[in-house]
Amino acid sequence: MLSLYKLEIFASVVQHGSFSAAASQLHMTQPAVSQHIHDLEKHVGTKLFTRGRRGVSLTEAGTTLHTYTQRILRLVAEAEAAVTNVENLVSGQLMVGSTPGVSVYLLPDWLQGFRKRYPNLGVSLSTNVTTEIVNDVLSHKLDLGFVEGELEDIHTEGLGHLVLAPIDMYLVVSKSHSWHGAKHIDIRELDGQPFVTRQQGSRTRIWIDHILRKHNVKPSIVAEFDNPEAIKQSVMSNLGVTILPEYAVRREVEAGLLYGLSIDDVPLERNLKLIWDTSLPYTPVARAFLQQLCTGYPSLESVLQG
Amino acid sequence: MLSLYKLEIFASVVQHGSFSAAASQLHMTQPAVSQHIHDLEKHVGTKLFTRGRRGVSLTEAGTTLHTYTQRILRLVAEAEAAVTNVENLVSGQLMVGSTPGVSVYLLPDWLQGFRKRYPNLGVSLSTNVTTEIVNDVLSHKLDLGFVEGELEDIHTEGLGHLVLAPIDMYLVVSKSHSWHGAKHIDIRELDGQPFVTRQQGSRTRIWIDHILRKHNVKPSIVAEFDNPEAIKQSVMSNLGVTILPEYAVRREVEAGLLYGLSIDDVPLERNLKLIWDTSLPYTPVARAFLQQLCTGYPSLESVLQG
DNA sequence: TAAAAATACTCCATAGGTATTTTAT
DNA sequence: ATAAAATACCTATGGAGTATTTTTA
Repeated sequence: MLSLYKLEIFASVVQHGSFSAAASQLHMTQPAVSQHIHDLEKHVGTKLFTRGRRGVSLTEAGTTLHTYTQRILRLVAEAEAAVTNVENLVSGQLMVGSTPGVSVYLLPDWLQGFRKRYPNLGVSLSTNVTTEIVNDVLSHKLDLGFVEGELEDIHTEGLGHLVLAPIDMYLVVSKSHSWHGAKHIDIRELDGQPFVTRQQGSRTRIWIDHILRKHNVKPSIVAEFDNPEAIKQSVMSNLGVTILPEYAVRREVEAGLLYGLSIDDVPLERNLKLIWDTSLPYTPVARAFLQQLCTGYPSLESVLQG
Repeated sequence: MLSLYKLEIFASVVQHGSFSAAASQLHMTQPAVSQHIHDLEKHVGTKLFTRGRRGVSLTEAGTTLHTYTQRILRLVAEAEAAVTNVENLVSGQLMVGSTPGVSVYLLPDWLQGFRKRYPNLGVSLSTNVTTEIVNDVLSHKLDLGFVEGELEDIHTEGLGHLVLAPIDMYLVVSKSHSWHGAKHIDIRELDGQPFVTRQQGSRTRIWIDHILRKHNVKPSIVAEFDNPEAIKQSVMSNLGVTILPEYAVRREVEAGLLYGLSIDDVPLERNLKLIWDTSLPYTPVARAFLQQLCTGYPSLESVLQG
């Protein structure tokens, strides 16, 4: 008989255009995928793929089956969403991903709250740059993603996104820095300043570079890190200044270890965004997680209808 | 993961209102069904049935899942129908059922033609009275049914039917009977005649009884059989007369062993009908079979669209 | 209390892995 | 020539069976 499992494998092969690529996404071996596709082809008496030098491509019958497969899998996901009672689940996993700042300063709390309410369910958090989070959401490695990055220039086909809250960014300096005590500075003062920032590839880095270039300001990059915690440490050690979100430095600012100021006429604001794959409804577990987040981010209510 | 197999078992339990009944329909044991339903309930974290003294009944969640299940299974069947190439199938089974006359005189030829064209596919034919054929079609034990019986007073919910051809019925007597040579007789002459016919429960018997009662004619029933072949033998041995379809006695009439005549002002006509379950599309194999029948019964073309 | 579902266990078929060969450009 | 898919074979998990107990009206 036809099975949903085989259809999911089929869909993955179509998505990746290759048995091996699908296999690795599905955490199985290429022969296993071959076997399943072979079973499907035998079942319908037709080749679904034409095998080529670099992967495979759909035949006509394969294309037909693929559109049906998407409808079927979507309907199944909808049925599960309609009927699942997350409170009673004895197993299940919430898989979320987020960018480094969000992973460290926001998600741990959220996930703890979720685990407290649903102690039988596991949670998994993976930290990565925005583009990778987007990829992982679209390939179903993640149920949900939380990013600070701008999405405008990224592959947005099939990607849903919702602004949860604005993120206030500050220019951050150590307590011994000469700017300590100032409410704001002119952006030109950044020119030549020792600056600590994120690595290339990070959306935060791209965002900062964009602002600096726009104002013709060139700080001297003295260090690049892949996470804001390391940046904070460097700034506290007087390696240089940086720009970080308020929530990342709140504790240190309150303790007087760091100092935040704004830049004249340069709004430093980004957005915390939820992202998901629109081709499938939220999994019941993901929906339960979002339901809990609703109290803190009421804008979520709009996407939790239907 | 949710599986189509489990959903089919779920659907069967709903249909029969009992685990054991579903088990026997599915040719498996009750514990196996219990296991699958239990898996489903664990998967969605909700009870799907309330267990009672006489079988089970759906909970609210169960009802929701059931409507989804029907849509899902229908979509899957549609996908298979759209994509399956019956010529290349290396396995598969056509399951048809029909009433005794059709089983003996029509289906063997049809099935032989089908097997010739699709040698890899198996065929199975089960003979039964019209009401049982209808039941078996509706519970998916049969892909298709072929009956001579009238369906008007039978459970017709979800049952599709199509008249393939009229069936001409004759009054049949042996070559030594006094009516031999007559073109037709008055129906009143049947009164008191030794008559051989089908058993109670057969639609043919009901049909004949209805005609006789309408004309206030009471032949003397000297034998009842469950198949027309036995009736023929009895008539040839001068046990009595009978009414049989033309195709059942064609050979014997040509050989001069039997003689057929009509009854004044009493049309003896029934209909050969195809019946199927409208809740699912034809299986690819059933569709291929009907496609072959099309040459002999052009009315089939109308149901083979879409 | 009797019919139906749940449980306990045993066994086998199928899905997946590793190692290797074949195919296609 | 080489990346990718197919094949061969082995192992282990899960589904199905039998026998039995528990539940429910």
